[in-house]
Amino acid sequence: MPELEKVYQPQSIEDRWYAEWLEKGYFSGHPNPEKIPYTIVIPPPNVTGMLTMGHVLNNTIQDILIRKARMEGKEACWIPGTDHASIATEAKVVKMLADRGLTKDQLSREEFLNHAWEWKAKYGGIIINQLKKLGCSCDWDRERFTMDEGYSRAVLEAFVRLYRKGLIYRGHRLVNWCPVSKSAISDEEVIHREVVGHLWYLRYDVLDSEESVVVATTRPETMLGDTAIAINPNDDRFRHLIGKTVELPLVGRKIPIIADDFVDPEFGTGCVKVTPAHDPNDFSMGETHQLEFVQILNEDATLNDNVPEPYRGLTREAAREQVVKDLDALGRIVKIEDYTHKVGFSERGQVPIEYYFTEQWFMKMDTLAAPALEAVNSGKIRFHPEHWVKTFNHWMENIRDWCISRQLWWGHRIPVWYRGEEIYCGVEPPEGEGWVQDPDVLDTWASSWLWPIGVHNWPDDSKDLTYFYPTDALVTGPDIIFFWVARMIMAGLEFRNDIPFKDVYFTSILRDAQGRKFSKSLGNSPNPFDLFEQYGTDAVRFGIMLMAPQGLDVLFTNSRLEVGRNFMNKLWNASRFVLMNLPDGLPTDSVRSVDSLDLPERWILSRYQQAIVKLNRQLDRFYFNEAAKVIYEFTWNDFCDWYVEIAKTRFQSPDENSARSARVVAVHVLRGILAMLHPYAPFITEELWSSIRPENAQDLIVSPWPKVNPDWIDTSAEQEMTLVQDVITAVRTIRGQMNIPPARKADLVLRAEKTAASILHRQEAVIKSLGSLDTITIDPHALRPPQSATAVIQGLELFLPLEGLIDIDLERKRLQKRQHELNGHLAGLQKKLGNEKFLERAPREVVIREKQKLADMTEEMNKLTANLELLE
RNA sequence: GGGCGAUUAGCUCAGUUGGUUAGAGCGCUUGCUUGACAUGCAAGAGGUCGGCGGUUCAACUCCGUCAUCGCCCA
Repeated sequence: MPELEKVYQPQSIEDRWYAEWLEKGYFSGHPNPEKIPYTIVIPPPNVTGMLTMGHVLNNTIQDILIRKARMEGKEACWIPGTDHASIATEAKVVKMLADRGLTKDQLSREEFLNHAWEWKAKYGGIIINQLKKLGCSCDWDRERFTMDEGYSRAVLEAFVRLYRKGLIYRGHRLVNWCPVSKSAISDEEVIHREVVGHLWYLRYDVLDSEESVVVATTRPETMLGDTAIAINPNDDRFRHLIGKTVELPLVGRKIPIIADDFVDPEFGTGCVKVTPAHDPNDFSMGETHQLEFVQILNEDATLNDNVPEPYRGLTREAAREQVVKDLDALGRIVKIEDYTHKVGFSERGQVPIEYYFTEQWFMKMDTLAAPALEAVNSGKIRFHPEHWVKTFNHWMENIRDWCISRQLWWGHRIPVWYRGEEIYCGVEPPEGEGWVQDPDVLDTWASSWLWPIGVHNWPDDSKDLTYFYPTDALVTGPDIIFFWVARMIMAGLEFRNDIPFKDVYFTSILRDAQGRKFSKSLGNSPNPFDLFEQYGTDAVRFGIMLMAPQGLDVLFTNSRLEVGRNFMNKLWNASRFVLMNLPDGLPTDSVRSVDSLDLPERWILSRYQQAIVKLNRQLDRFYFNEAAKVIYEFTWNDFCDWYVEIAKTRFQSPDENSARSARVVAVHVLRGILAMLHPYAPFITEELWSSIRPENAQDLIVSPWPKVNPDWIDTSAEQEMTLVQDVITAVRTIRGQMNIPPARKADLVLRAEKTAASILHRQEAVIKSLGSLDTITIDPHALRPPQSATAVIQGLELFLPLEGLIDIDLERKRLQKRQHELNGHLAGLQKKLGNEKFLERAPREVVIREKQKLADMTEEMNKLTANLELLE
């Protein structure tokens, strides 16, 4: 057998295996009626994006699901692609142009788009290649981009259908406006943040009166657009002012004092300024009271010509400063208070949004939402963790119409044309002269909501669409539950009359050690490629899966990946060791019947079966961290710490039979470990598999998922083995506490009854080897040798003669500690069993178990006490 | 203001339908060049399961309430 390196070197194998898998076409899915399809569509990363740890987490999970399905013999197909990310990409292109000294205004739409496509061609493939480095087994032949021709047609088709159904309409509304991208954005793209600001109290004179009113505002500059002062109609302090007029300082406009229930008398002074064109609440007041709407902002939130000359062209921040200064000079500022309040920020632009009165396209949501709600609440679509259903429901039940037009160029242009009063909506441009297309593009989510069907060029009724839709699982972050998940469900039901996926897994959010979200601006996100290099890709994948609990955030630190790296190295070395002990090459026979095997072999095979059962269960319920722990614990604790150690005695043994069966079993279990781990750690497992796979076996990626063999589950073997392990551990504990050098072999005397004695007798060689023992004496009537350390294990007594080595004080303390522990438990048990009601009402097996426990512990206590007395 | 989630060992987390002597990894202590692995081996210490109340023979587990932290929505 070729020898493996002493330490696992990931870099040397990862690219090689990935290339090989690609070349052999393992990733491709093809409609195959003989097989059950298993499909995932990737949450398309932004085409501008770079791989983050969030992507690593998310895509590793998808790769685990798809690789397992492939090994289970399903027709696995994971469809990858990228999203055009209208706002983000356009911003990057604008920036690139700026670096070349160009502005968007200097270019025609067509010229700009040429630059954008050029940009996409240059940088758009980066994240795709990064996903390949991660090991993702996507069907790359099916890679899609949301602005591909076929996909674009699907987007426009969906628009046209909804428009014809009356679910898409155009209207004048006060919308959320991002001054950076100079576009409308949806409610979901506004993030409310607490801001420490001020409350300015401004005093206005009431005309034809000696009185004045004081209003409080967080945005004094908007007074330039005020068209009323409002008070609550029930506010006795101001009731007499209703109907009077106030002259707006700086502007000179005369504005009315109106009464509206909306005004909260408790806020500020109880009088509020009303700016109908720039505030949603004021907007509705403006409509009810038929106020004048004075728009004072340009698209970039600088002040326009509707304000007095000195303020024109100022930014809103500069205007605020100037207005405050000027009002102060006029003695109009009563006071300024510190004030913390929530301000809406543009998600992309990271600046406060404005409310802006414009004409936009909207999608009517209520009729689309109803079936989506039903699909989730009936359980047709399951969320993991389930509690996200409530968040989903809350949003869906209060859903508002969706502003889908964006004042951008990069994206799907709205398929509507105008000619005078005529409007035409269609996928293809209208016939005839003089038509002008709507300049806006669609919200990116209004294209990606079609992803599960758009990737198959819907509305074409292709074989792929029929075979691969609905998909099986969607893996995504909870932050886009509204943006994307909810809308995909609506789109799937509307256009395909079927759910887009059956299970939705919401990943953890990654945070740094201080609990802060990873973000570009904080600069606290690790670069995945540094981590791949430092630890190996498999270790990063496995490590992050191990630390990501279902439903909770992850506190990520690089050092937590060491577990992954150490585990990969452990597996590597265990395999190396097994291979080193196959002098005649791989065993040609396999495990057929377990009956003829010795205890350790029956035990490890039984544990192996249990591991498969547990692993399947955890994966089926989407507990990826628990599933990782199952593999980790079985491999490290059962296989390496115990079985491999036992196998050492076998491999050296002159008993050829036992050596052969140990080889067969070790190889069998190791192959199983590689298969179970493959979805998590594809590279190292494939590499090791290539050394240890059965003759004529295929590559691991397409080898069968381990099957549970119930006949191999052997609970009595597990019990017997526990006894052997307990004895060994007890010996080691004593040796450790008494500081017996490892080189010094000890003797062991066991006072054991027949059953236990015969089990232990048969495992003498194992106990000797793992306990570093010279001789073992097993006898039901064994006498305690003088100067022995003692232990009581499952009712049998264990003596380790330690003449000259025993520290009586230490030994006494050790036994007393156990005595103390037992006392506590015994008291509890006696109390419980002394309770009549417990005896009456508890199930009989519980009572029996507790009684047995009491008997066992009493026995242990007696033996312990006797040994303690002899200890002199 | 409404909703969701969390609170178990120094840290990060398990604990499935109530019955276990409450577990794991990391960290810590002690001892190890045991012929796969020091990215390792063996052993050990460490927790009144956030507080209070309730249901029950029995509560880490179910119910109520309070507290602290985090997220979402308004």
